[in-house]
Amino acid sequence: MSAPQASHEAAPVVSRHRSTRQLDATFRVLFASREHPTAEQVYRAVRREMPAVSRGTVYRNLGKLLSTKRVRLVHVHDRCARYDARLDPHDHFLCTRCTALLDVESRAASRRPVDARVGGHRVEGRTLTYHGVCRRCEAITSTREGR
Amino acid sequence: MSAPQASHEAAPVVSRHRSTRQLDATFRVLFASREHPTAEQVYRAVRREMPAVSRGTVYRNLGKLLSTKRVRLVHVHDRCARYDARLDPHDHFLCTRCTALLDVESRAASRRPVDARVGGHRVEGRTLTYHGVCRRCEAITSTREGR
DNA sequence: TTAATTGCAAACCATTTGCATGAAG
DNA sequence: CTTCATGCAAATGGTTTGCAATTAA
Repeated sequence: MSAPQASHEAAPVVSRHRSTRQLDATFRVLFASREHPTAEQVYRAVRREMPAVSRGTVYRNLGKLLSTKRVRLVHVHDRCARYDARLDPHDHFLCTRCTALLDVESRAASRRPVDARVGGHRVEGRTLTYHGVCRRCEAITSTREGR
Repeated sequence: MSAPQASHEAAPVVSRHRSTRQLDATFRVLFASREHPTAEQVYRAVRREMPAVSRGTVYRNLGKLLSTKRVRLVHVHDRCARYDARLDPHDHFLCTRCTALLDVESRAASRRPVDARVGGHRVEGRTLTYHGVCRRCEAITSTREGR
């Protein structure tokens, strides 16, 4: 518990992460994507430029990116986690037709100071996910007329 | 697609669910709980009054309760699904300290007609989960002074 | 009677982990 | 050099599923 402010090098409290090709590639893939890919999708993308990479490595690196807050998780009513490199406050829209997960801006009404309280509890953040039919699916429906 | 309004019995489009002791018990457990139990917790509770029940049956019955809209899912940044028999519109608060998942009322500002649009997409519903420190954990912290 | 439901166990699938080798600092 | 990261493969853990025996309707 006592931080060693020792004489020589002073071992870092948290272990330093090394920069590796695999970690960089994993972040780059996520940063380039706007589709909130699953771990498997990230793995496939990384593998395209680095065929020998393993799933375990991608999972471990996703964990590192999460713990260093370089990416975040988005959970939907799905089995697997999705990752998001966009860190500014925004909400999500899940299309129940095509299952796409889209970014939407937070509306002023739903944005609120982080120190607000709800039900007497101190709020540090919130997750807001809408669901319904995205405009693309809706356009397809109205074009086809019946359904 | 065409509903058979046939002569004799007319096979039902959706299969009729039978009422069984296991299904009833599963719903009763959920309806009595305010703690958003996981499937495993529901299974344990059902097993207390029905020791021979199997996990598979509880999972299947949870699926039936979901598909008939008698209960709903609550997803948190967790590995396993939680179930909720409270169907009126409300939001959730996840305590990052004790991991309790608590009901909170929807605030007027965040409640909105279901036909609203966000980012051009038709909204049919939304999920809002706050996270932070619940008042109980906060009370404990301030009591202990330095934590 | 007869189709849905159950208990059991094996299968599934996303994710995690142990370990020997390899690379970063 | 020393420590952390990787690839591989096996292990985990929540959930699903196939099947023969039951049970509700």
